[in-house]
Amino acid sequence: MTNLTLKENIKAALSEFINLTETEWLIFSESLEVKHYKKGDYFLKEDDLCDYVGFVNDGFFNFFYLINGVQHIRGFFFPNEFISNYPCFLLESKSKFYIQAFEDSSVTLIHRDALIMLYEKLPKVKELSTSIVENLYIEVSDKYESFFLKSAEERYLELMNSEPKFIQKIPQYMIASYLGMSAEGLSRIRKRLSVK
Amino acid sequence: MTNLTLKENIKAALSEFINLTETEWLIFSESLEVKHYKKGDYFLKEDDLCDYVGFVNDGFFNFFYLINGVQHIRGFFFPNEFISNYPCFLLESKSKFYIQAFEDSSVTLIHRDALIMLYEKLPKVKELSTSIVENLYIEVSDKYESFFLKSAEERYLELMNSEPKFIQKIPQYMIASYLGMSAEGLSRIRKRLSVK
DNA sequence: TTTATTTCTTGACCTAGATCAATGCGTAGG
DNA sequence: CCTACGCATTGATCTAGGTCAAGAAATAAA
Repeated sequence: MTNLTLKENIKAALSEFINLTETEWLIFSESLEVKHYKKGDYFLKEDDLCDYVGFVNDGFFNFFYLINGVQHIRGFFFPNEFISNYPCFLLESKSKFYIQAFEDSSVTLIHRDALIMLYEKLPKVKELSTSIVENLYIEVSDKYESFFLKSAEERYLELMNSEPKFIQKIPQYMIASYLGMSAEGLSRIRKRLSVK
Repeated sequence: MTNLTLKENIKAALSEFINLTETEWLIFSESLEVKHYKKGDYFLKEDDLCDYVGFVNDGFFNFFYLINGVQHIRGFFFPNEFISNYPCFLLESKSKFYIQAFEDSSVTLIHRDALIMLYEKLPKVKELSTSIVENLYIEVSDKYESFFLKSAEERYLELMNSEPKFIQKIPQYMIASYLGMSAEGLSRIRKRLSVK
C-alpha cells in the first residue's frame, strides 16, 4: 500500500468524529507521516516522552508496563484505532508504559506540535482531540465497571465477544494479564467453558 | 454565605485550569446559579438527563447506582470539586447513576446550554471543559490501575490517606462498596490494622 | 528431522475475601 | 428512659482464583 492510501485510512476513521472538506483534508494530511515498525519495535518505551498520536494501519501493538520485570498488559492497539499513551501525550510527561509492535505494523503519525498548529488552522481538529479523550474516558470507565462487577470468566467471554478476530493472535498468557488474572486461571476457565 | 460569595469559590477552583480577567469572570458568573440541597435530595436520578455541571460549595454527595436494589457506590463529591455525571453530560444520554446529597449541601450550577454559549464568548472556557475531562480520564485510569494491582487492604489505606477528613462522615458499608469489597471484609481489615 | 524454547495444561495446595447468620452497639424517636 | 432500627463486629463456612511445580504441546531454530 502506498503512503497516500495509508493516509486515506485515517480520513474514514476521522469522519466518525468530524467532517473535513477536501481542502481541509489536504491541510490536515500534510502534517501526517507514515512509519513502519518491525515486530518487536517500540512505538514508545518507558521514560520516553509521548509526542505522537498515531493511527494503526496494519499490524497491531501491545500496551504494557513492567513491575519487577513482569509484563502487565493494559491494552492492544488494532488496525483503524488511534494509538498513543494519551495521559502522557496530554501531560507531556514521561511514559510508564511500553507500546510494542506485535507483528510488522504501519502507523500514520502526527506530532503534538503539528497537531497544535492545526488547531489554529482547523478548529474542528481541536474538537476531534476532545472527542477522542472523551471516548477514552468513557471506555476506561466501562472497563473499570466491568472489573468491579464481573468474574474472570465473564470478563473473558466479554472480550472474546468484542474482539474475536484479533484475540486469536495473542498468546493466552497475555490475554490473562490483560484481564487481570493468572495464565493458569485462564487456562482453567477455557477448559470449563469447553466442557459446557 | 451569600450567593455571591459562593460563586467566588469557583473562581479560585477555576484558576487551576484557566485564568479569567475580571471582565471575563463577570460574563462567566452570569451563567451560574446557586442551588441548595437538603440531605437526601437528588442532584441526579436514574434515567434523568444530566444537563448541569456543578461545583460543590458545602456538604457532599454520593454517586451510585442500583443493581437489584443494591447500592453500588462509585464516588463522592466533596466541597470544591466539580460534580456531574460527565459521560451523560457529554453524550446527552440518560443517567444510570444517582447523585444524592449526603448532608445539606450547596452547589453552584451551570447548564449545558449556557456553557456552550460561553464557548463562543470565552474560548478559554472550552479549554476548561477539555481539561476537566482529561483530568477525569487520568483519575479513572489511576483507579483502574489501583484495582488491578492492589489488595482490598491497600486500597483502603490509600483512600484513608488521600481523603481522611471526609471519609469519617461516610458509613463504613458505603466505603466498602466504593472500594469494591463487602462491609464485613472492611470491618476485618480495620480490625487487622488496629492490631498492628 | 531433531532439538530447544516458548506456551499451555493440569494437579495439589493456599489464601483473600465473599456470604450467611448471630450478636452487639449507638443514637433517634417515642 | 426505653425501644427500634440502622450499622458494625464476629464466627463459621465457602469459593474463586492465585501460586508452585511438573508435564504436555506447540512453535521455532538448527
